[in-house]
Amino acid sequence: VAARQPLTATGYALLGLLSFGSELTGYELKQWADGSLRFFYNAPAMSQVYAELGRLQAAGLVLARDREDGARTVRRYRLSARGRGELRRWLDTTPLEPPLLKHHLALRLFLGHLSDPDRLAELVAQQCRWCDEQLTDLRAVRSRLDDDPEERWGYARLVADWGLEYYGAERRSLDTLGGRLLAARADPPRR
Amino acid sequence: VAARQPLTATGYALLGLLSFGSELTGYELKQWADGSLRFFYNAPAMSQVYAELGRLQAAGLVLARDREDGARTVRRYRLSARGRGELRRWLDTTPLEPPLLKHHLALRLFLGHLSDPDRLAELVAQQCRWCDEQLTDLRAVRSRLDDDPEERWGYARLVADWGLEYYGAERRSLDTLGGRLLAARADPPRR
DNA sequence: ACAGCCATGTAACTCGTTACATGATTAC
DNA sequence: GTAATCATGTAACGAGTTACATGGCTGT
Repeated sequence: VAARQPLTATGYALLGLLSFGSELTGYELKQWADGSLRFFYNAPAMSQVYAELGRLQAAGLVLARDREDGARTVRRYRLSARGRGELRRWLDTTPLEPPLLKHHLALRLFLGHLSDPDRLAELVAQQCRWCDEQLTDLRAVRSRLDDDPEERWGYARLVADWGLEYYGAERRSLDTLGGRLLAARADPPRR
Repeated sequence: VAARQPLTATGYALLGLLSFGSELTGYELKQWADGSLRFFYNAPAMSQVYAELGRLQAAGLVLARDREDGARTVRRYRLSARGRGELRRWLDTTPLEPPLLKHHLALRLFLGHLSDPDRLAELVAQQCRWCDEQLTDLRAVRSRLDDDPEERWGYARLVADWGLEYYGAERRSLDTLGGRLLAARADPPRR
């Protein structure tokens, strides 16, 4: 894997996951990403995790260790001292980017004049179900964080609570939306 | 520009902007995107607008007309009948994707154990300013929509109101966050 | 005259994805 | 034995970006 310097935000995100202290395989790192990152920052595909790990290793930001496990060799990565330093430097000096949002439901509502109101209502209902799933998963994450009262999870708790607020607000907006769509159906629904 | 079939969501978004009836230049289309799309769906770069217009034209979904304007020729695009049909087909049949979010502030808070609490507070403050800007701009959009009571802006109003709720909720979350960060500073702030 | 906006693109590149390929281990 | 999960990658592609290049028009 070619070294890419400087790293992307996704690269730093993975490096950051390793900063919690565990020595992880690429596979496990992907699972961690799916259980935390995914709620606020698109989790990378499996193949990208391996690609980033290759880059991080080439840059000396992570250390790899191969362990024999029966007939196969499993490679685990841990954060290096340089990696920790580079991560701190990035957090301290890189300007904050605004959030990137692609809200497909909003796009479809924006083009609502081309759709059947029933279709729009169904899309809102779908989004509600998706949103409820996120909330369920996030509550599970949150309670697991409470079971383990270690200090290093302090900021993870903060972000989990933020996420609960975020998806809760999203959910309420959808209810408002559903109501207004229903009210609009009373008026002449021309297409 | 090579034809790409099927189009991406961004392509349909631009096609959708043309469905409001105006005949626009690439430049104007970009301005419309910056004034509407941008609040809920990342607005494409100028160069991509031209690329998409080329693809849309190649697929017969928009019609181009060149008009002489002094020494230069200005090309305007409008939605074709096929384009309108294709847009409807897409809206009716394509499954809704979940929203894509890359919330850089949340990522930095998640890695808060590697930062100085003052730095985190500053980042939250920055995000507050950005959020207030969005709200100001969106309120301006919303009041312009009210000045023009044409029916075709009905769904645009709906989405603008949704956006005001969305960014309003984001803003309130940031206040909560700021408060919790301050409270944490009372406790031992080790790094 | 000069800045700033209007207008149209091309080229190079990057990020990230899906699809493919392979094989070991574990649970039923 | 077979399905699911663990584990590690490669290859091809796609969507979108920044940087570059060009030039007319407009206001001061």
